[in-house]
Amino acid sequence: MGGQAYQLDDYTSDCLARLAFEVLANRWDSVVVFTIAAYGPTRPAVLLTRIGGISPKVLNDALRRLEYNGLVDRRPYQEAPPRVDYSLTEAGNALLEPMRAMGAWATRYADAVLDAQERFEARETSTRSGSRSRSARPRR
Amino acid sequence: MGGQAYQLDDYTSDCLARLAFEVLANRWDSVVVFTIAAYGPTRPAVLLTRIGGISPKVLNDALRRLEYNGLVDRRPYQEAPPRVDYSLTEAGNALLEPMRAMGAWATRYADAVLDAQERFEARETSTRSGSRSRSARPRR
DNA sequence: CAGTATCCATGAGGATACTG
DNA sequence: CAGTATCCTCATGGATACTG
Repeated sequence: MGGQAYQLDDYTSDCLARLAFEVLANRWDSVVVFTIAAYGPTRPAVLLTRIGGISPKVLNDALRRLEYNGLVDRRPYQEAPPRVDYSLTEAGNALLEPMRAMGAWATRYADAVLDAQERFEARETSTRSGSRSRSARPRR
Repeated sequence: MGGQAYQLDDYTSDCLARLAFEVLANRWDSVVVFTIAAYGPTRPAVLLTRIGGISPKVLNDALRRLEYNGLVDRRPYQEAPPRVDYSLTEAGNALLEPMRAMGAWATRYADAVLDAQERFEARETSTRSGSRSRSARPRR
């Protein structure tokens, strides 16, 4: 069933936001979008070096998802050796502002998040107030 | 390794945004945050009915992650029967605006996303321009 | 009621090797 | 160079049943 249908009315109307989070939910998606935004139409090999720490296969997976969701356009040149580049669609471009808003939040609250994580870990070892036993440790 | 450390400088500075996406990356996280935001401190049983389509275990997982990431506060009452409620932290509240921006994007571009997905599926069956063979079908 | 314990299916991330 | 093919690991989502 390649790509489950989005249930746009599953939740409160506000939660249409979930669609936005889904199209960027995966590990590298937002990074790829930001990188293409920063440099314009870009070839995979260039993305590979500019991003760093991502394998060709995983980058390709990400590009395929982004293309599937209509955030990037794939443009193949009929040449040899093979040449392709990826650019942002209108939808992809429009997503940049909200993404930057998320980035601003992260800049402001990154420490709070890290602190909360440490406090959570700390609480976890010691006895827990309320209830809850010892094995409720989310990985992220 | 409960919760891998966030590498805040892994990417370009903009990509601090990834932290924001990570704390909401999972299936129900954004829905839970919006629901708590809409109704104030809320008990799990109430979230269960208000959200709908989520199991107690999965809701609990989500709440645990959100707590871990410092987006919600857990407040246990020492009573019988057990009673707990969850509220948004300052960081959680601050995230609402960016989330609404994402929601606005989704409202505007949901159709574009769906169209792109259909076109992708269509292209997939027919022969593909450029290169790429037949088994590159991302699920989302 | 809040939360845990299992068990299962699936899909993403990752490493490697290989085509056209 | 772009992309696919394998193969592995592990986190999530989900269903069910069970405690305090």
